[in-house]
Amino acid sequence: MIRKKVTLKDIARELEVSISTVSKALKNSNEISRDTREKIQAFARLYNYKPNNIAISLKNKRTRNIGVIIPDIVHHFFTTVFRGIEKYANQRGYNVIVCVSDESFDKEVINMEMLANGSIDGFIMALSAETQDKNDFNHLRQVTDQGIPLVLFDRVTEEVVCDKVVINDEQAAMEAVDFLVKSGKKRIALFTTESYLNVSEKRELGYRRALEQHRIPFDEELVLRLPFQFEEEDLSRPFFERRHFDAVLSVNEVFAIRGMRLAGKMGLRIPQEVSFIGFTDGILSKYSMPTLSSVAQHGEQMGQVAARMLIDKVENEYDETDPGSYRKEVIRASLVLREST
Amino acid sequence: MIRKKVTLKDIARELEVSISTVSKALKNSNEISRDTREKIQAFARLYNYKPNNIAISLKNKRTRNIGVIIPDIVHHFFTTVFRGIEKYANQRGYNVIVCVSDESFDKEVINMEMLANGSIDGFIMALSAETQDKNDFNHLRQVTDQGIPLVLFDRVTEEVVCDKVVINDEQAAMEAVDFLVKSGKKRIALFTTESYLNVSEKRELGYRRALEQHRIPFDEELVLRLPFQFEEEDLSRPFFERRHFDAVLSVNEVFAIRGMRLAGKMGLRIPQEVSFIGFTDGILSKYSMPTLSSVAQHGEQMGQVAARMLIDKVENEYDETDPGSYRKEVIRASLVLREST
DNA sequence: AAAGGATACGAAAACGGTTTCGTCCTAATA
DNA sequence: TATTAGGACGAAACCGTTTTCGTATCCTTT
Repeated sequence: MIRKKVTLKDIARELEVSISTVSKALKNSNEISRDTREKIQAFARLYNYKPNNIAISLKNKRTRNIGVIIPDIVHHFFTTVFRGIEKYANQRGYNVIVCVSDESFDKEVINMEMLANGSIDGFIMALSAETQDKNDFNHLRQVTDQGIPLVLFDRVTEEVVCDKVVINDEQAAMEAVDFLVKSGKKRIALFTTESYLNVSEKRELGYRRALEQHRIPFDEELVLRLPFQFEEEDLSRPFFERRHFDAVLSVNEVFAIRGMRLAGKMGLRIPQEVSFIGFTDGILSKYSMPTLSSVAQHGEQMGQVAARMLIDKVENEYDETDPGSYRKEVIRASLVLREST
Repeated sequence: MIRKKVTLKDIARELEVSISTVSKALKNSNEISRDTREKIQAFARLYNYKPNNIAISLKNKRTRNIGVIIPDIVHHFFTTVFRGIEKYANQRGYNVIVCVSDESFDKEVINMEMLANGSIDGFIMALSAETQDKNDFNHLRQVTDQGIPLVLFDRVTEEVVCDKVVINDEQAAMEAVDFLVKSGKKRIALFTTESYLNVSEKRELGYRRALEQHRIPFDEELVLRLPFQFEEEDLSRPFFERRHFDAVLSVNEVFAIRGMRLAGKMGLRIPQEVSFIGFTDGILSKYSMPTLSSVAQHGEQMGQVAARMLIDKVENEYDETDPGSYRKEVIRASLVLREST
């Protein structure tokens, strides 16, 4: 049983040299004679010496930790992004501390303040819904003003000067509609969220612009705005029974899946009578019946890019006051075709 | 623009008192006169002084960070557990550092070593598949031998003396089979993993024991052992075409879903001709077509319990050498019935 | 007036490292 | 022989706190 971690001091005492000598020897500094170095290194290996991260952090004022704040962790897209962040960060020798804001402004603020006091070298985050609603970003500015690098992804704001990573939602929605039109669909419905979300809006915009391009008049009747929780029967059935559409674009995965379920129950053939395209190419799309064509957001790539931007900022000098130091990277979404189209 | 964090030293210099005085004043020690205290506190508030976490960690030898190591993050069950951990830990003032082992032994070892050098106060983890395969747990013992508390969840081993949280897999599998038998099914198939997993084994055991209880002979022909990645057609079709079963118990969600897809394609009616029960009540079960009856593992509760056990160990003295200091908590799984049965 | 006790504060060690300067010794050079 | 240059090591400062132990001052007591 090894017990207590051994420190430089322990080694120094045991070998009757000074702490500085031990420190240098372990770094293979040639300031120390070959003999002494070898003796110290052997001893250190034997007792499994590992430097204390906290002490090093204090000295270097760098923790090699990055803080990630996301609205929800049980969420396919966010975890995918997180995987990208974690993989890349790990590769570069960083650890990741995650905090979940739970879509709450207050929790976001508290978490950031906690981590900002030395625990991390930089932040990667997606704004909580409440923060976007309140439009209050002082906590973000507090952090950047201290010189702590910040990268926003997906749910971003123009009100804060920092690096950003987004996907081209609008463009992707246009391409999806385009595809539907080209495969002969005439009346394309849109399933979107009832509550305001940055991303929903951009996708709807893309939907409208694509229609315009194809000179198809926009028809509010074809837009179904749903709450997050709903009874399939109550809400969609009337919509379905009018059956005045032959394709659906959904701003998320779940609405599309539920639409397909209902269509299936009503005996509509997919995709012959009605085809579906969803956003967020998650696990549901792959395993649904029929499988769902979907706009892939490449979350992992997004996470990787965010982590790269952050760590580059952490490790290199840059002029914080110059807006030119900051970039917005756009990840290109792509359409994954499956059985539903 | 506030720039650089202010430290005790800065305040001391500015107010022409000693660092110790500032420290005490901010803790409201009555060793310091009311006047001085108020002056210092006001100044600190004004300049938004926040103590440096790293320095405190170094001094206290406690970080208020806990390390979580899981095999995969894009995985409904693990993220659910993680949410439970994060919520509870946060409540008690702890942050969570996540590392993903990616089912690899080496990554698990590396991550643990990284974090064990002072970055965290304790570990919560689920073993990687490779670690279970190799049956090598020295890295875990290294950690516990250093007096760092460890809690294993879900994928655990009896080879390491520490706290554990598991679900009653065997019992749950028995109940599931029991339910199938009682609803008139005679030939119940088992879909399980090809590679060895602790949980798969326990579920299979429950399956066998339930059959035994009902005096149904175990038939190896009814057991389908699948790799994680497989072609539906290649592997399951022959199995399905023999069509000698009227119910399926699957040790996970995906195998069940894919089984249902195939059954659907082959024109089998679910649940009349064949019914399905999966493990891991995740998002797929809720949205599949038909929806899948499933054994709910209550991951969030599991995470919460694990975090509670860990933090209790971190904060209280206990006799590490006494096996009686460690508990195994069992979370009771429950059967969620849906359309597939 | 001397002793005792609060009161209010500071010095310094400690946590575990890194790093900058000495300093001492030996050997080579002028 | 006196000077210089390295080589090999140690002392000490530093990172930002906490905390113990003085100690100076003043006020009470006897």
